Amino acid sequence: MPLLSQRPRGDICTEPLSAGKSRVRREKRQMIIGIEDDFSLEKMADCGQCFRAVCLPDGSYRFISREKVLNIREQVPHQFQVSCSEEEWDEFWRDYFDLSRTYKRIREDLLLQLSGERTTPFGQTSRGISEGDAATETARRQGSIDPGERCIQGLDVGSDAAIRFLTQAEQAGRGLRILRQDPWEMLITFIISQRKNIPAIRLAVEKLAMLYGHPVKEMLFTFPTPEELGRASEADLRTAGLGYRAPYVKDAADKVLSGALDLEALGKLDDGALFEKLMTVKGVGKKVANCICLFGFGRTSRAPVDVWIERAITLCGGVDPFPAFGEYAGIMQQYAFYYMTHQKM
DNA sequence: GACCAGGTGGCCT
DNA sequence: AGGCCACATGGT
Repeated sequence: MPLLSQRPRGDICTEPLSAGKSRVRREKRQMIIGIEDDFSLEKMADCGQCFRAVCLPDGSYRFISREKVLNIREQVPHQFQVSCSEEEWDEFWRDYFDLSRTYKRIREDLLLQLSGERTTPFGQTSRGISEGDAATETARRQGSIDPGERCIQGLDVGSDAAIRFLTQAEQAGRGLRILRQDPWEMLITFIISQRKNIPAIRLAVEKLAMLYGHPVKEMLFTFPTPEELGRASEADLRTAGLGYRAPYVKDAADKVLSGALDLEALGKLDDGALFEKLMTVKGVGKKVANCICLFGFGRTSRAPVDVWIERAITLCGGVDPFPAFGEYAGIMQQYAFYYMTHQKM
């Protein structure tokens, strides 16, 4: 039996009503938080962006980040019982769940883009042009884009097949949010993720926490800090089951501990510079760097392409549709990833 | 017991 | 610049 006896599950309804901030109903320990926006605990815990969230036997979900643990359960639609103080919710978990963004509105924008009714293009407000825009541009110049495609505001969403697929993906993924996770944990976790399926990633991360993290509760350990992980030799990491990734993880820890990779400072870089800096770590290629940008630094313009998204692109007619969503490419990608991995397409 | 998994580095043209 | 291939280990 693997270390993880609990897997995300459940059937929680999360139909969004109106956009807005969450409200606090009660004080102290067992608070109730009202959240009107997209917020599916089941999907967020089981969408492949965080690997330590679990559904407990009582139907509540447990999230761990840095030194903090949260138990959260949806009592009635949009009403969530949480195990933390109001202060901790406001100072930590609200940001973790990216509640300053309104996903309901973002989805409306995505659908407008899909239907061709959007009046202003994505991706012009912040952090410049994304990597994939250039690729789409290149494809256009080379004439490799299907002539039957739709072209919206100069940004190619793709063929009718792409529009159909993405519309279904948006429906399937509704309720997801891009979690604001710890950059260091994302760096190590996504280095480990290569050539592993999601259950195997969960197991590997949980093993690292148990071996090198410290306890927050009984039988529950933090993800190891750079200092803690730095105490492990490459051989130790191999023994921990990391296989050929052990030297990659070692290199990442070395770079962070030496200051060669200052994760705090990285947060101030623009998307492109951040991406390039992450790529300097051994074992961090294009896909992993984009995952760290998206899940560790909240860079929603980054849309990682893995084997699942590769298949999605094939279904869309062979042209990567995600860069056309500009600032929200990563959110559309996450819907597509969820759709692909839960439909077994 | 195959075959695959949220890929990447190194080596080859 | 682009096409192969090995790579450790666990899931299905």
